[in-house]
Amino acid sequence: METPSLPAPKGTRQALILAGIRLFGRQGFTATSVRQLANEADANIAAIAYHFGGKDGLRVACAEEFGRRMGAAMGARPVGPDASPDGARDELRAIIRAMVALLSGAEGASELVPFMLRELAEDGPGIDIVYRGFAEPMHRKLCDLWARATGTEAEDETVKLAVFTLIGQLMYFRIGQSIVSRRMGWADVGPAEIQKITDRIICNLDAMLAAEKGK
Amino acid sequence: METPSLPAPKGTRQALILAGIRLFGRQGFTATSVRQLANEADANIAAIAYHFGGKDGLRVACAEEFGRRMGAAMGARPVGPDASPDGARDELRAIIRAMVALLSGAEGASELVPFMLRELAEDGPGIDIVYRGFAEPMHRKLCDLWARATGTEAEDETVKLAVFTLIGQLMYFRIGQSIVSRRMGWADVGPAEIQKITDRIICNLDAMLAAEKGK
DNA sequence: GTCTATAAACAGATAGAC
DNA sequence: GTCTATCTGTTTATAGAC
Repeated sequence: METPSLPAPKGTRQALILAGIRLFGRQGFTATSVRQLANEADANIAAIAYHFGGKDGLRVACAEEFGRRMGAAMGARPVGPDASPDGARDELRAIIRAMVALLSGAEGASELVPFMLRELAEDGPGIDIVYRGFAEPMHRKLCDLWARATGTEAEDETVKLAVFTLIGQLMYFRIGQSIVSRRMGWADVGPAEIQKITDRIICNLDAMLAAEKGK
Repeated sequence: METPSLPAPKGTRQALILAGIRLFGRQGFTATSVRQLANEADANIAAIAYHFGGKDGLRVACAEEFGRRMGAAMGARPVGPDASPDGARDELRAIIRAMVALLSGAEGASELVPFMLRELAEDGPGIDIVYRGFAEPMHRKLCDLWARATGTEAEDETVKLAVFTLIGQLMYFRIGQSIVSRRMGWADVGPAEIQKITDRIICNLDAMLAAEKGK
Protein backbone atom coordinates (compact mmCIF):
# COMPACT_ATOMS: atom_id res chain seq x y z
CA MET A 1 0.00 0.00 0.00
CA GLU A 2 1.66 3.21 -1.17
CA THR A 3 -0.96 5.73 -0.11
CA PRO A 4 -3.80 5.28 2.34
CA SER A 5 -6.32 6.73 -0.12
CA LEU A 6 -8.01 4.95 -3.03
CA PRO A 7 -5.57 3.96 -5.79
CA ALA A 8 -7.68 1.15 -7.27
CA PRO A 9 -5.29 -1.30 -8.97
CA LYS A 10 -5.68 -2.06 -12.68
CA GLY A 11 -5.08 -4.89 -15.09
CA THR A 12 -3.37 -8.06 -13.98
CA ARG A 13 -2.78 -6.80 -10.49
CA GLN A 14 -6.45 -6.02 -10.02
CA ALA A 15 -7.51 -9.32 -11.58
CA LEU A 16 -5.30 -11.25 -9.17
CA ILE A 17 -6.71 -9.40 -6.18
CA LEU A 18 -10.26 -10.15 -7.26
CA ALA A 19 -9.34 -13.80 -7.81
CA GLY A 20 -7.82 -13.85 -4.35
CA ILE A 21 -10.90 -12.39 -2.67
CA ARG A 22 -13.06 -14.90 -4.52
CA LEU A 23 -10.98 -18.05 -4.01
CA PHE A 24 -9.61 -17.31 -0.54
CA GLY A 25 -13.20 -16.63 0.51
CA ARG A 26 -14.55 -19.80 -1.06
CA GLN A 27 -11.81 -22.28 -0.18
CA GLY A 28 -9.64 -20.64 2.42
CA PHE A 29 -6.07 -19.44 2.10
CA THR A 30 -4.14 -22.68 2.50
CA ALA A 31 -6.49 -24.67 0.30
CA THR A 32 -6.02 -22.25 -2.58
CA SER A 33 -2.94 -22.69 -4.79
CA VAL A 34 -1.13 -20.00 -6.72
CA ARG A 35 -1.89 -21.91 -9.90
CA GLN A 36 -5.61 -21.71 -9.21
CA LEU A 37 -5.29 -18.00 -8.50
CA ALA A 38 -3.41 -17.32 -11.73
CA ASN A 39 -5.91 -19.36 -13.70
CA GLU A 40 -8.91 -17.57 -12.17
CA ALA A 41 -7.32 -14.21 -12.99
CA ASP A 42 -6.23 -15.28 -16.50
CA ALA A 43 -2.72 -14.40 -15.46
CA ASN A 44 0.62 -16.12 -15.25
CA ILE A 45 1.78 -17.97 -12.16
CA ALA A 46 4.86 -15.81 -11.87
CA ALA A 47 2.75 -12.66 -11.81
CA ILE A 48 1.83 -13.27 -8.18
CA ALA A 49 5.43 -13.21 -7.04
CA TYR A 50 6.13 -10.24 -9.30
CA HIS A 51 3.27 -8.05 -8.13
CA PHE A 52 2.92 -9.07 -4.50
CA GLY A 53 6.15 -10.82 -3.59
CA GLY A 54 4.30 -14.09 -3.03
CA LYS A 55 1.06 -15.68 -1.96
CA ASP A 56 1.11 -13.95 1.43
CA GLY A 57 1.54 -10.59 -0.22
CA LEU A 58 -1.51 -11.22 -2.35
CA ARG A 59 -3.49 -12.02 0.76
CA VAL A 60 -2.60 -8.68 2.31
CA ALA A 61 -3.44 -6.89 -0.92
CA CYS A 62 -6.83 -8.60 -0.90
CA ALA A 63 -7.49 -7.42 2.64
CA GLU A 64 -6.53 -3.88 1.66
CA GLU A 65 -8.89 -4.00 -1.29
CA PHE A 66 -11.57 -5.28 1.07
CA GLY A 67 -11.01 -2.33 3.40
CA ARG A 68 -11.07 0.08 0.48
CA ARG A 69 -14.40 -1.22 -0.81
CA MET A 70 -16.05 -1.53 2.57
CA GLY A 71 -14.90 1.95 3.47
CA ALA A 72 -16.41 3.27 0.27
CA ALA A 73 -19.66 1.42 0.88
CA MET A 74 -19.90 2.80 4.41
CA GLY A 75 -19.03 6.33 3.32
CA ALA A 76 -21.84 6.14 0.79
CA ARG A 77 -24.45 5.66 3.51
CA PRO A 78 -25.28 9.16 4.76
CA VAL A 79 -25.32 9.73 8.48
CA GLY A 80 -28.89 10.22 9.63
CA PRO A 81 -29.29 13.85 10.66
CA ASP A 82 -32.13 13.00 13.02
CA ALA A 83 -30.60 13.02 16.49
CA SER A 84 -33.79 12.10 18.32
CA PRO A 85 -34.11 8.72 20.07
CA ASP A 86 -36.73 7.57 17.57
CA GLY A 87 -34.57 8.69 14.66
CA ALA A 88 -31.64 6.74 16.06
CA ARG A 89 -33.82 3.66 16.51
CA ASP A 90 -35.04 3.93 12.92
CA GLU A 91 -31.48 4.14 11.68
CA LEU A 92 -30.49 1.10 13.74
CA ARG A 93 -33.36 -0.77 12.09
CA ALA A 94 -32.24 0.36 8.65
CA ILE A 95 -28.67 -0.77 9.26
CA ILE A 96 -29.88 -4.17 10.46
CA ARG A 97 -31.93 -4.52 7.31
CA ALA A 98 -28.97 -3.57 5.12
CA MET A 99 -26.53 -5.84 6.94
CA VAL A 100 -28.74 -8.92 6.83
CA ALA A 101 -29.21 -8.37 3.10
CA LEU A 102 -25.48 -7.82 2.62
CA LEU A 103 -24.46 -10.88 4.62
CA SER A 104 -26.97 -13.07 2.84
CA GLY A 105 -25.49 -12.10 -0.50
CA ALA A 106 -28.42 -10.15 -1.85
CA GLU A 107 -26.36 -7.08 -2.70
CA GLY A 108 -23.47 -6.80 -5.12
CA ALA A 109 -20.59 -7.03 -2.65
CA SER A 110 -21.32 -10.68 -1.95
CA GLU A 111 -17.76 -11.85 -2.60
CA LEU A 112 -16.36 -9.66 0.14
CA VAL A 113 -18.36 -11.38 2.87
CA PRO A 114 -16.88 -14.89 2.53
CA PHE A 115 -13.41 -13.36 2.33
CA MET A 116 -13.92 -11.48 5.56
CA LEU A 117 -15.36 -14.51 7.36
CA ARG A 118 -12.47 -16.71 6.24
CA GLU A 119 -9.95 -14.13 7.39
CA LEU A 120 -11.76 -14.02 10.72
CA ALA A 121 -11.91 -17.81 11.09
CA GLU A 122 -8.29 -18.32 10.05
CA ASP A 123 -7.15 -15.38 12.16
CA GLY A 124 -5.18 -14.24 9.15
CA PRO A 125 -3.09 -11.10 8.72
CA GLY A 126 -5.98 -9.43 6.95
CA ILE A 127 -7.93 -9.24 10.19
CA ASP A 128 -6.17 -6.04 11.22
CA ILE A 129 -7.26 -4.29 8.07
CA VAL A 130 -10.76 -5.71 8.34
CA TYR A 131 -10.95 -4.48 11.91
CA ARG A 132 -9.73 -0.97 11.31
CA GLY A 133 -11.45 -0.51 7.96
CA PHE A 134 -14.79 -2.01 8.75
CA ALA A 135 -15.52 -3.70 12.08
CA GLU A 136 -14.38 -0.91 14.38
CA PRO A 137 -15.97 2.05 12.57
CA MET A 138 -19.22 0.14 12.12
CA HIS A 139 -19.33 -0.87 15.76
CA ARG A 140 -18.57 2.67 16.85
CA LYS A 141 -21.37 4.01 14.71
CA LEU A 142 -23.84 1.49 16.10
CA CYS A 143 -22.79 2.38 19.65
CA ASP A 144 -23.44 6.02 18.88
CA LEU A 145 -26.91 5.24 17.56
CA TRP A 146 -27.65 2.93 20.49
CA ALA A 147 -26.63 5.63 22.94
CA ARG A 148 -28.81 8.18 21.20
CA ALA A 149 -31.74 5.77 21.17
CA THR A 150 -31.46 4.95 24.85
CA GLY A 151 -30.01 8.13 26.28
CA THR A 152 -26.82 6.46 27.53
CA GLU A 153 -23.11 6.94 26.84
CA ALA A 154 -21.79 5.57 23.52
CA GLU A 155 -18.48 4.34 24.91
CA ASP A 156 -19.99 2.60 27.94
CA GLU A 157 -18.99 -1.03 28.32
CA THR A 158 -22.60 -2.17 28.49
CA VAL A 159 -23.43 -0.31 25.29
CA LYS A 160 -20.53 -1.90 23.44
CA LEU A 161 -21.61 -5.35 24.59
CA ALA A 162 -25.22 -4.73 23.64
CA VAL A 163 -24.15 -3.76 20.14
CA PHE A 164 -22.05 -6.91 19.87
CA THR A 165 -25.03 -9.05 20.76
CA LEU A 166 -26.90 -7.29 17.97
CA ILE A 167 -24.09 -7.93 15.50
CA GLY A 168 -23.82 -11.53 16.66
CA GLN A 169 -27.42 -12.18 15.71
CA LEU A 170 -26.77 -10.92 12.19
CA MET A 171 -23.52 -12.74 11.75
CA TYR A 172 -24.71 -16.12 12.90
CA PHE A 173 -27.34 -16.32 10.20
CA ARG A 174 -24.45 -16.18 7.77
CA ILE A 175 -21.77 -18.14 9.58
CA GLY A 176 -24.13 -20.88 10.67
CA GLN A 177 -26.10 -20.72 7.45
CA SER A 178 -25.85 -24.43 6.75
CA ILE A 179 -27.13 -25.25 10.24
CA VAL A 180 -29.89 -22.65 10.13
CA SER A 181 -31.11 -23.66 6.68
CA ARG A 182 -31.24 -27.29 7.64
CA ARG A 183 -33.16 -26.72 10.84
CA MET A 184 -35.56 -24.27 9.23
CA GLY A 185 -36.12 -26.48 6.21
CA TRP A 186 -34.94 -23.75 3.85
CA ALA A 187 -33.60 -24.74 0.44
CA ASP A 188 -31.73 -21.44 0.23
CA VAL A 189 -31.78 -18.00 1.83
CA GLY A 190 -33.79 -15.87 -0.58
CA PRO A 191 -35.70 -12.60 -0.14
CA ALA A 192 -38.48 -14.27 1.86
CA GLU A 193 -36.02 -15.77 4.34
CA ILE A 194 -34.08 -12.51 4.60
CA GLN A 195 -37.32 -10.79 5.47
CA LYS A 196 -38.08 -13.27 8.25
CA ILE A 197 -34.60 -12.98 9.71
CA THR A 198 -34.72 -9.19 9.59
CA ASP A 199 -38.15 -9.07 11.22
CA ARG A 200 -36.97 -11.25 14.06
CA ILE A 201 -33.81 -9.26 14.75
CA ILE A 202 -35.61 -5.93 14.60
CA CYS A 203 -38.20 -7.36 16.98
CA ASN A 204 -35.33 -8.23 19.33
CA LEU A 205 -33.82 -4.77 18.93
CA ASP A 206 -37.09 -3.16 19.92
CA ALA A 207 -37.39 -5.46 22.92
CA MET A 208 -33.87 -4.62 24.02
CA LEU A 209 -34.42 -0.89 23.64
CA ALA A 210 -37.71 -1.09 25.51
CA ALA A 211 -36.06 -2.94 28.39
CA GLU A 212 -33.27 -0.37 28.48
CA LYS A 213 -35.73 2.50 28.71
CA GLY A 214 -37.77 0.77 31.39
CA LYS A 215 -34.81 0.83 33.75
CA MET B 1 -18.28 -46.04 12.56
CA GLU B 2 -19.27 -49.64 13.30
CA THR B 3 -22.05 -49.07 15.79
CA PRO B 4 -23.93 -45.86 16.53
CA SER B 5 -23.40 -46.24 20.28
CA LEU B 6 -20.28 -45.34 22.28
CA PRO B 7 -17.28 -47.54 21.39
CA ALA B 8 -14.58 -45.11 22.51
CA PRO B 9 -11.40 -45.92 20.51
CA LYS B 10 -8.19 -46.86 22.33
CA GLY B 11 -4.46 -46.60 21.87
CA THR B 12 -2.98 -45.19 18.69
CA ARG B 13 -6.34 -44.78 17.06
CA GLN B 14 -7.64 -42.71 19.95
CA ALA B 15 -4.43 -40.68 20.16
CA LEU B 16 -4.69 -39.79 16.47
CA ILE B 17 -8.29 -38.71 16.83
CA LEU B 18 -7.43 -36.46 19.75
CA ALA B 19 -4.51 -35.01 17.80
CA GLY B 20 -6.87 -34.39 14.89
CA ILE B 21 -9.44 -32.58 17.01
CA ARG B 22 -6.68 -30.45 18.52
CA LEU B 23 -4.74 -29.59 15.36
CA PHE B 24 -7.64 -29.37 12.91
CA GLY B 25 -9.31 -27.03 15.36
CA ARG B 26 -6.23 -24.89 15.85
CA GLN B 27 -4.90 -24.70 12.30
CA GLY B 28 -7.65 -25.94 10.05
CA PHE B 29 -7.76 -29.13 8.00
CA THR B 30 -5.66 -28.18 4.98
CA ALA B 31 -3.03 -26.40 7.00
CA THR B 32 -2.43 -29.51 9.12
CA SER B 33 -0.13 -32.19 7.70
CA VAL B 34 -0.24 -35.91 8.46
CA ARG B 35 3.30 -35.60 9.80
CA GLN B 36 2.17 -33.07 12.37
CA LEU B 37 -0.74 -35.29 13.32
CA ALA B 38 1.43 -38.37 13.77
CA ASN B 39 3.93 -36.38 15.78
CA GLU B 40 1.27 -34.90 18.04
CA ALA B 41 -0.13 -38.39 18.67
CA ASP B 42 3.30 -39.98 19.12
CA ALA B 43 2.38 -42.32 16.31
CA ASN B 44 3.77 -43.28 12.94
CA ILE B 45 2.80 -41.46 9.77
CA ALA B 46 1.54 -44.63 8.15
CA ALA B 47 -0.82 -45.25 11.05
CA ILE B 48 -3.22 -42.63 9.71
CA ALA B 49 -3.68 -44.45 6.43
CA TYR B 50 -3.86 -47.77 8.25
CA HIS B 51 -6.52 -46.79 10.76
CA PHE B 52 -8.59 -44.29 8.81
CA GLY B 53 -7.73 -44.85 5.16
CA GLY B 54 -6.21 -41.37 4.92
CA LYS B 55 -6.36 -37.83 6.21
CA ASP B 56 -10.01 -37.42 5.19
CA GLY B 57 -10.95 -40.54 7.09
CA LEU B 58 -9.32 -39.16 10.22
CA ARG B 59 -11.34 -36.00 9.84
CA VAL B 60 -14.58 -37.97 9.78
CA ALA B 61 -13.46 -40.01 12.79
CA CYS B 62 -12.76 -36.75 14.65
CA ALA B 63 -16.24 -35.49 13.87
CA GLU B 64 -17.72 -38.76 15.13
CA GLU B 65 -15.73 -38.47 18.33
CA PHE B 66 -16.97 -34.91 18.65
CA GLY B 67 -20.57 -36.06 18.32
CA ARG B 68 -19.99 -38.83 20.83
CA ARG B 69 -18.57 -36.47 23.45
CA MET B 70 -21.07 -33.70 22.92
CA GLY B 71 -23.89 -36.21 23.07
CA ALA B 72 -22.54 -37.51 26.36
CA ALA B 73 -22.15 -33.97 27.73
CA MET B 74 -25.72 -33.11 26.78
CA GLY B 75 -27.09 -36.33 28.19
CA ALA B 76 -25.37 -35.52 31.48
CA ARG B 77 -27.37 -32.33 31.90
CA PRO B 78 -30.68 -33.40 33.42
CA VAL B 79 -33.85 -32.08 31.86
CA GLY B 80 -35.43 -29.59 34.18
CA PRO B 81 -38.60 -31.11 35.59
CA ASP B 82 -40.14 -27.70 36.20
CA ALA B 83 -42.62 -27.20 33.35
CA SER B 84 -43.75 -23.74 34.46
CA PRO B 85 -42.89 -20.65 32.37
CA ASP B 86 -40.58 -19.32 35.08
CA GLY B 87 -38.88 -22.71 35.38
CA ALA B 88 -38.30 -22.78 31.63
CA ARG B 89 -36.90 -19.26 31.73
CA ASP B 90 -34.53 -20.19 34.52
CA GLU B 91 -33.31 -23.18 32.57
CA LEU B 92 -32.77 -21.02 29.48
CA ARG B 93 -30.65 -18.71 31.63
CA ALA B 94 -28.68 -21.66 32.99
CA ILE B 95 -27.97 -22.99 29.50
CA ILE B 96 -26.81 -19.57 28.34
CA ARG B 97 -24.46 -19.39 31.30
CA ALA B 98 -23.10 -22.86 30.57
CA MET B 99 -22.68 -22.24 26.85
CA VAL B 100 -20.85 -18.93 27.21
CA ALA B 101 -18.47 -20.59 29.65
CA LEU B 102 -18.04 -23.57 27.33
CA LEU B 103 -17.43 -21.44 24.24
CA SER B 104 -14.95 -19.25 26.04
CA GLY B 105 -12.92 -22.27 27.01
CA ALA B 106 -13.51 -22.19 30.73
CA GLU B 107 -14.68 -25.80 30.94
CA GLY B 108 -12.72 -28.93 30.09
CA ALA B 109 -14.10 -29.62 26.64
CA SER B 110 -12.33 -26.57 25.23
CA GLU B 111 -10.66 -28.45 22.37
CA LEU B 112 -13.97 -29.49 20.89
CA VAL B 113 -15.11 -25.92 20.32
CA PRO B 114 -12.39 -24.84 17.87
CA PHE B 115 -12.84 -28.12 16.00
CA MET B 116 -16.54 -27.52 15.57
CA LEU B 117 -16.06 -23.91 14.49
CA ARG B 118 -13.44 -24.90 11.93
CA GLU B 119 -15.66 -27.59 10.54
CA LEU B 120 -18.44 -25.04 10.30
CA ALA B 121 -16.24 -22.41 8.62
CA GLU B 122 -14.70 -24.88 6.18
CA ASP B 123 -18.07 -26.50 5.52
CA GLY B 124 -16.34 -29.83 6.01
CA PRO B 125 -17.81 -33.32 5.98
CA GLY B 126 -17.96 -33.29 9.76
CA ILE B 127 -20.73 -30.73 9.71
CA ASP B 128 -23.39 -33.41 9.23
CA ILE B 129 -22.30 -35.19 12.38
CA VAL B 130 -21.97 -31.95 14.29
CA TYR B 131 -25.48 -31.00 13.20
CA ARG B 132 -27.17 -34.25 14.10
CA GLY B 133 -25.16 -34.90 17.24
CA PHE B 134 -25.17 -31.46 18.75
CA ALA B 135 -26.64 -28.46 16.91
CA GLU B 136 -30.03 -29.93 16.12
CA PRO B 137 -30.81 -31.54 19.51
CA MET B 138 -29.60 -28.45 21.35
CA HIS B 139 -31.69 -26.14 19.20
CA ARG B 140 -34.72 -28.38 19.64
CA LYS B 141 -34.31 -28.33 23.39
CA LEU B 142 -34.00 -24.56 23.46
CA CYS B 143 -37.12 -24.23 21.30
CA ASP B 144 -38.98 -26.40 23.75
CA LEU B 145 -37.89 -24.25 26.68
CA TRP B 146 -38.68 -21.06 24.79
CA ALA B 147 -42.16 -22.34 23.98
CA ARG B 148 -42.75 -23.27 27.60
CA ALA B 149 -41.51 -19.89 28.78
CA THR B 150 -43.73 -17.94 26.38
CA GLY B 151 -46.68 -20.22 25.95
CA THR B 152 -46.16 -20.70 22.21
CA GLU B 153 -45.51 -23.71 19.97
CA ALA B 154 -41.97 -25.16 20.02
CA GLU B 155 -41.84 -25.93 16.30
CA ASP B 156 -43.15 -22.54 15.19
CA GLU B 157 -40.97 -20.79 12.67
CA THR B 158 -40.77 -17.66 14.82
CA VAL B 159 -39.69 -19.67 17.84
CA LYS B 160 -36.91 -21.38 15.87
CA LEU B 161 -35.68 -18.03 14.61
CA ALA B 162 -35.78 -16.48 18.07
CA VAL B 163 -33.67 -19.32 19.41
CA PHE B 164 -31.16 -18.84 16.59
CA THR B 165 -30.80 -15.17 17.46
CA LEU B 166 -30.07 -16.28 21.02
CA ILE B 167 -27.46 -18.78 19.85
CA GLY B 168 -25.97 -16.20 17.50
CA GLN B 169 -25.25 -13.87 20.39
CA LEU B 170 -23.35 -16.61 22.20
CA MET B 171 -21.46 -17.79 19.17
CA TYR B 172 -20.27 -14.40 18.02
CA PHE B 173 -18.43 -13.74 21.25
CA ARG B 174 -16.34 -16.77 20.35
CA ILE B 175 -16.11 -16.51 16.57
CA GLY B 176 -15.45 -12.78 16.61
CA GLN B 177 -13.34 -13.00 19.77
CA SER B 178 -10.39 -11.14 18.29
CA ILE B 179 -12.63 -8.30 17.16
CA VAL B 180 -14.56 -8.17 20.44
CA SER B 181 -11.45 -8.25 22.62
CA ARG B 182 -9.84 -5.48 20.64
CA ARG B 183 -12.83 -3.22 20.75
CA MET B 184 -13.49 -3.89 24.43
CA GLY B 185 -9.87 -3.44 25.37
CA TRP B 186 -9.72 -6.95 26.85
CA ALA B 187 -6.35 -8.69 27.09
CA ASP B 188 -8.12 -12.04 27.24
CA VAL B 189 -11.55 -13.47 27.98
CA GLY B 190 -11.38 -14.53 31.64
CA PRO B 191 -14.05 -15.15 34.27
CA ALA B 192 -14.79 -11.43 34.65
CA GLU B 193 -15.39 -11.02 30.92
CA ILE B 194 -17.48 -14.19 30.75
CA GLN B 195 -19.64 -12.77 33.51
CA LYS B 196 -20.20 -9.52 31.62
CA ILE B 197 -21.08 -11.32 28.41
CA THR B 198 -23.46 -13.66 30.22
CA ASP B 199 -25.16 -10.80 32.04
CA ARG B 200 -25.75 -8.98 28.80
CA ILE B 201 -27.19 -11.97 26.94
CA ILE B 202 -29.46 -12.95 29.83
CA CYS B 203 -30.61 -9.35 29.98
CA ASN B 204 -31.47 -9.63 26.28
CA LEU B 205 -33.24 -12.93 26.85
CA ASP B 206 -35.42 -11.39 29.52
CA ALA B 207 -36.22 -8.45 27.26
CA MET B 208 -37.17 -10.80 24.42
CA LEU B 209 -39.37 -12.92 26.66
CA ALA B 210 -41.05 -9.84 28.13
CA ALA B 211 -41.80 -8.51 24.66
CA GLU B 212 -43.21 -11.88 23.63
CA LYS B 213 -45.54 -11.97 26.61
CA GLY B 214 -46.66 -8.41 26.04
CA LYS B 215 -48.13 -9.32 22.66
C1' DG C 1 -0.15 -53.26 14.23
C1' DT C 2 3.92 -50.70 13.59
C1' DC C 3 7.69 -49.26 11.21
C1' DT C 4 11.18 -47.46 7.20
C1' DA C 5 11.69 -46.10 2.73
C1' DT C 6 9.94 -44.34 -1.22
C1' DA C 7 6.82 -43.14 -4.74
C1' DA C 8 4.08 -39.68 -7.22
C1' DA C 9 1.92 -35.47 -7.10
C1' DC C 10 1.82 -31.10 -5.54
C1' DA C 11 3.21 -26.73 -3.36
C1' DG C 12 5.42 -21.84 -3.79
C1' DA C 13 9.26 -19.39 -5.61
C1' DT C 14 12.57 -18.03 -9.17
C1' DA C 15 15.90 -17.62 -13.21
C1' DG C 16 16.17 -15.88 -17.45
C1' DA C 17 14.31 -15.17 -22.33
C1' DC C 18 11.36 -11.97 -24.55
C1' DG D 1 5.41 -6.59 -17.42
C1' DT D 2 4.74 -11.29 -19.06
C1' DC D 3 6.06 -15.69 -20.13
C1' DT D 4 8.25 -20.81 -19.96
C1' DA D 5 10.81 -23.92 -17.58
C1' DT D 6 12.62 -25.46 -13.63
C1' DC D 7 14.23 -25.74 -8.80
C1' DT D 8 13.45 -27.10 -4.12
C1' DG D 9 10.78 -28.61 -0.64
C1' DT D 10 6.64 -30.74 1.06
C1' DT D 11 2.46 -33.10 0.62
C1' DT D 12 -0.34 -37.70 1.05
C1' DA D 13 -0.28 -42.43 0.15
C1' DT D 14 1.78 -46.92 -0.23
C1' DA D 15 4.87 -51.07 -0.59
C1' DG D 16 7.00 -54.24 2.00
C1' DA D 17 10.03 -55.70 6.10
C1' DC D 18 9.35 -56.89 10.84
